[in-house]
Amino acid sequence: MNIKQELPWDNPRFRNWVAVARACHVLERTLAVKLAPLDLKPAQLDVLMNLYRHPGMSQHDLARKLLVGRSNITMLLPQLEARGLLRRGGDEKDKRVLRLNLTDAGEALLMKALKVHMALIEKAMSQSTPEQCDMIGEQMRKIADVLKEA
Amino acid sequence: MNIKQELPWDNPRFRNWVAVARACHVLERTLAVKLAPLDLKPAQLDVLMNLYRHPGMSQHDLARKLLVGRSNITMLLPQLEARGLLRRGGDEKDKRVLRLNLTDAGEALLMKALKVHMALIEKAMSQSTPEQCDMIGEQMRKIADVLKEA
DNA sequence: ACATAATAGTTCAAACATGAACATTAAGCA
DNA sequence: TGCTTAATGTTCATGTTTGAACTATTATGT
Repeated sequence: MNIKQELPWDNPRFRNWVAVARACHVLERTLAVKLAPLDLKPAQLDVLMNLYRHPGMSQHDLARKLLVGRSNITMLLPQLEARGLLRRGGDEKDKRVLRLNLTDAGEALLMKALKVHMALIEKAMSQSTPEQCDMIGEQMRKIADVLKEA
Repeated sequence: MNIKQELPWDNPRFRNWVAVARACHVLERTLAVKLAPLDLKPAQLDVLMNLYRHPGMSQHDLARKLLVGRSNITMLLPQLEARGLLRRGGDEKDKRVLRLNLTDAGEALLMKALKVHMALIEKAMSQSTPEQCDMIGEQMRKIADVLKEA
């Protein structure tokens, strides 16, 4: 029996997922380059985006949204706070948590960064019809759900 | 005029791409956990996979395949070489390049790791029909191509 | 042939992410 | 109440990734 017949590269699911991973990687790297003029890293943009959508969230919530450890957030925020892009305020009910909010400057920078991000994604996804695009998003959400239960 | 109407979150392409990025992130993290018993990181698995498919490739070629800097490869390989998973041999025609090849032990470990990787991808992609799966792969390859020209 | 360019790989310092151990505060329960 | 457990955020040591400068080798052009 020939072991090569069972190699992953012969499996469409494998090859197609590799393509997904590559596309993600390329887009992430490209985004990093395009964000450089704003002195912003992709990870920092993720923070700003989440704070915009969920004002007052805690660092713990933010870490879970970003799929990173809490200590990562602790290391990430002081830079952004020092630049005046966000505020960390204590919660009165629970003295453990810090409530996070964008400042006006943070929101302004976010809007500029979103233009860059959006342009990149438009360029990438313009390859697909709206139906294909929605289908891709739907499948990917299923994948994330299925794996989080693992 | 209401600026919120132009927010990326209202744009299907944006929301769907975010789902792609999240799925990638989750799968990568899960893979790292599942590979831990083999004492292998996802980045190391990528190296082994590429050496298996392209025996004798140079470090430069490998770096380009992995979308990573050359110095990263330099830092990555000695660990794998010390574990006897691969060999680095000088090229006779060009004394600058090092030809990379898997050892038998490297190939054996790769096969074990591929089982883990494959199982994870099967689980993720089993959400989609074969047609959907192929379509996703096709779109993603287009995206990678389009962005590499940028 | 010779000078100049480009290429392959390495080194190094800085940035970044990670997980375990820790302090503080809150919640559950006897 | 008082004791135990859990949750939030920080610190720190470790390992990883990156890009710029460097060495050695090859290619190119005159």
